[in-house]
Amino acid sequence: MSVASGQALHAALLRLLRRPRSSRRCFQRIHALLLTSGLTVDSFAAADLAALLPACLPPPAAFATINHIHRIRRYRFPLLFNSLISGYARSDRPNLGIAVYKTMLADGIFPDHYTFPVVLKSCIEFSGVAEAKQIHGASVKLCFASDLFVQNALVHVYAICREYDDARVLFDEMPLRDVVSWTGLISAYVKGGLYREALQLFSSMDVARNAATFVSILVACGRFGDLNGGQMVHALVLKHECGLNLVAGNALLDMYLKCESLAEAKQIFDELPERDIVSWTSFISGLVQCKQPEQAIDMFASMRASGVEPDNVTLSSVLSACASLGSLCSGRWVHEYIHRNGIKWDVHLGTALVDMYAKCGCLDIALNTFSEMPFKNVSSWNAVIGALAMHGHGREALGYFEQMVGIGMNPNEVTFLAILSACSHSGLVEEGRCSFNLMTESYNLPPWIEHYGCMVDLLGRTGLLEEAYKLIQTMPMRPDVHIWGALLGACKAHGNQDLLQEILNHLLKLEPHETGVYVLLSNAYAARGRWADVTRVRKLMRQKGIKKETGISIVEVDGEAHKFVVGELQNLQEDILVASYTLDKLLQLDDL
DNA sequence: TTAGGGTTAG
Repeated sequence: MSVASGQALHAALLRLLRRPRSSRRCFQRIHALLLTSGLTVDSFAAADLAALLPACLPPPAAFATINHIHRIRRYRFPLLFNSLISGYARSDRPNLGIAVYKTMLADGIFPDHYTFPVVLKSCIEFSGVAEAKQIHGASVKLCFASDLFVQNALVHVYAICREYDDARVLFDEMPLRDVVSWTGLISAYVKGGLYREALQLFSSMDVARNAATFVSILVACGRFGDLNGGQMVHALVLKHECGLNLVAGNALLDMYLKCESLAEAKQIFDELPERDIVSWTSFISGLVQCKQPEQAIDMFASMRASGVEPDNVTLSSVLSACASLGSLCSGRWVHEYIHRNGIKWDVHLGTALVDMYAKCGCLDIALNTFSEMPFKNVSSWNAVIGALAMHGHGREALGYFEQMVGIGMNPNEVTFLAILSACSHSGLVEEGRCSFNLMTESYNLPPWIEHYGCMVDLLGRTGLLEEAYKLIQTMPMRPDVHIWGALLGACKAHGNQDLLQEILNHLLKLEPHETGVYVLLSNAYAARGRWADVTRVRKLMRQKGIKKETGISIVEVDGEAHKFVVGELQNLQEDILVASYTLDKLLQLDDL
């Protein structure tokens, strides 16, 4: 075979292997060609192919292929194994990367300085710190511990596994650090939620930052809602010579959205030189988080119109938009789209479906969807418990909680919000008290202000006003307008005038710019017929330029959504065909 | 060969 035809064949094989659904039979033919063509003589061409094997072959076949090439060519060096490990580290089965590493050692092939970074990447994705420590030991034994790439990978893996002290010692003792050393540690801090540490490291960098560094720190700013910090990093990015690549542009976009700065996000989005599925999905999910579900659906339609098809991540956010709108027909459309287009199922998508069906009134379908989920995480359990809570099935919600604990799934703070809300909606006072205590006593979860809010609501609804007031006085944080509002509502319902006056005094001491305070005050005065005070509060609001945001409820009936303005049902009922509009948007583009 | 972007529950 000539060199030219060999190269052409190599290119053709790579193209075939890169196809997402290369069949096994197809691969066998490729493999036969590969061996007979002599291409495996070129070890780098073979290494390229080895890295692609995990994506298209089951592990035994991939492994057999490498062994076959090794036997035929009598290789005794680790190049092909490194490639295979790297392929697995990037696949959804990174544990196989570690298996390849172990087999390689057992076969008497020594790892080199390329092996350690790739096998450590497999540890990050799969097995954790115990395996990483063993690999660290092996790297020292084989004299690769002073290699910069190996050190960078070790610092990163220890920090990702939350072994921050070990990571920091290794980092501090490095004789030479490059931008990857710094960014590797910063990104691990960000993933672990150590925002301050990440920021501190970012400011003390003594090498030039690059796009990856900016991306990691932008993620941190977004996650912590630090708009000022994000804007400062934005300015640094603009000053930096590397320019704005797609990943950095997307990170900026997402930062602005997470900080709920829609105008700046829109500007970034408009100015992006190109947009990929991440740009669109960031925008869609950002709009949902900013409580703009209708705009999110519009954006989804624009995305499809531009020729970008959604994946499982996009559709999770779209389902969340449908849930916020209460739009069952749109949610069903997404469900069918997933089936029709063979979208990859994952726990996010399943959880979003459970939530969507529950919020659109279909509790039975939500429960069925949940039971059919092959893998459930704590969020999935929270979604199903929340579903039962919002439908008033308190006892069943508690039953699911027991099941969850029974299988060894640890509840988190959100689980207890769902449980307390279930107890509140079903009047289960004693169960609520027990759950509230369980949080701290058994799970070491200090209650958030929202948990106190649920408890005040639960106690207040059943007339236990004094107990609710005492609980507020024991709170470790300052009670906000929602806490006082919950007690105020209970006082009005149970006619306790003395406590009501006391609450009004507390409300007046709260943050003067808090809109809710004025609304509560005004409503409370109105309920007591003190119209002069009502006028005084309203005037004060006008003077301060405070405008009450209108609460809205959407209820879908026979595919038509009706929007209600909260608290003013008789006067301001508006029928807006939100769901039909939404569905039309989706259907228009269905045949694209 | 090592570091970087979007997802669910509240």
